[in-house]
Amino acid sequence: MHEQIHNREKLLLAARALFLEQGYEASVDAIVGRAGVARQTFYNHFKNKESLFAETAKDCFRDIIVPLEGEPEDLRASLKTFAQAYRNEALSAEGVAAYRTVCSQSPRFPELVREAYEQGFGRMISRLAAFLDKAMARGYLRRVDSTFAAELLAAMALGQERTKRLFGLACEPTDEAAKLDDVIDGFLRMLAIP
Amino acid sequence: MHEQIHNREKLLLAARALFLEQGYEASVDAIVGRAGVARQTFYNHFKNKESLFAETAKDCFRDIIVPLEGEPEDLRASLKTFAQAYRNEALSAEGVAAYRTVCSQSPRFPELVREAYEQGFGRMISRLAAFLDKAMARGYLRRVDSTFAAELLAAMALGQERTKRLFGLACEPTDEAAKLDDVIDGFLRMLAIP
DNA sequence: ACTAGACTAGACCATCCAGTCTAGATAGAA
DNA sequence: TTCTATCTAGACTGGATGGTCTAGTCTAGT
Repeated sequence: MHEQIHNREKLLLAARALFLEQGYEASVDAIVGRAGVARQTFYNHFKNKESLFAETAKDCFRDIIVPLEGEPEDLRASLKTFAQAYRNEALSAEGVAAYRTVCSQSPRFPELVREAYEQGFGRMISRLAAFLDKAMARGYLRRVDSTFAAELLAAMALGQERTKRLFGLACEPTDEAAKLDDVIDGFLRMLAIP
Repeated sequence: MHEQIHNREKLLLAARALFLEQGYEASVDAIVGRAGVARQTFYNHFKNKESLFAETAKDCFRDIIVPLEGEPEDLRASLKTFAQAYRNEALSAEGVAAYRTVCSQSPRFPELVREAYEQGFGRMISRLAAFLDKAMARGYLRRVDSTFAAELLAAMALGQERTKRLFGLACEPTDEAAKLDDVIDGFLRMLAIP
């Protein structure tokens, strides 16, 4: 009775870990083994491997929660907080693995992957764009397409670091603070009122 | 005598197409089928599937040839040419597929993937950084870490478009020219002499 | 005590796959 | 012609995998 949902949780947790580690190739045996659960129990809770993966993937991307609470009074500070949080999320071992696993399955599960992107990253971009829109409305920034600006800031915040991690490059954590300052600075200068 | 290298070429070509389409999961049977060659012929030319993949992957990343020939007199034009060429390369169907396939195999072939990155993308960044260094030396740009600046420009040139393509998002080709101008403009403003 | 539902362990099946092996065809070099 | 090297077609092995099935256990509610 209570056991079922507990096992379901255990399966989702194990699947998440293994999918992130090994990709979709992680075998059902490995997953149930890690969950400490019988094979049949797995097929008791999920239709098949695909549906488990779908649920796991949605989980992974659901919660890119990035703070942008304040009003755009101190634009620089707000953007820096945002960029830092986004970096922490996207460059974490989990974030990188999720990116790799999900994007590698996009040919197999097109709709699922697209949805995951929009629910996770897309929503974050929307919030950031809305924030930038407010800032533009108040005359803090030059008027440009706010979604374009938001996507550009996100790209600048990561630079090539996600790619390097995706490809297994050793990323020495150089004085990140200074670089982030540079990036925010550049972004603001880019969108400064002429 | 001549046949052998011809078959080798055919195998490499077929492998490249299938690996880009289906990832490393593409079966040897499918590859030899597409190459129109017997199974044994494959094992005649390559030790195993891994070594074929290694060669294919190296091929895919060898030639990110991006023009940066000129002297940094007209900085804006040079950078724009660069950015445009890089976009064409990295956002092409092939470029995106190669990125997906190779990065998805980075846990399995760490050294191979790292090498591919460095030989391809890394070299491009080095050249761009050298170019920026020259520009800084002549007083066209503020002095900053040139590699950092090069990586940032590359990131800005793509924005989120590679990610969107990796995740199967429909990318409407908005007025790309204007955006590229904006990006180069922003980059230059970022590094303008104070 | 009995029933029902979820559990476990493990056999089982069909499929696929990488890699080996055999047997015979083809073609150039001697 | 004969030898050698490469080719083809296809059988075969050993192993992994997704999914099903069986038989029996455990527990909660009646």
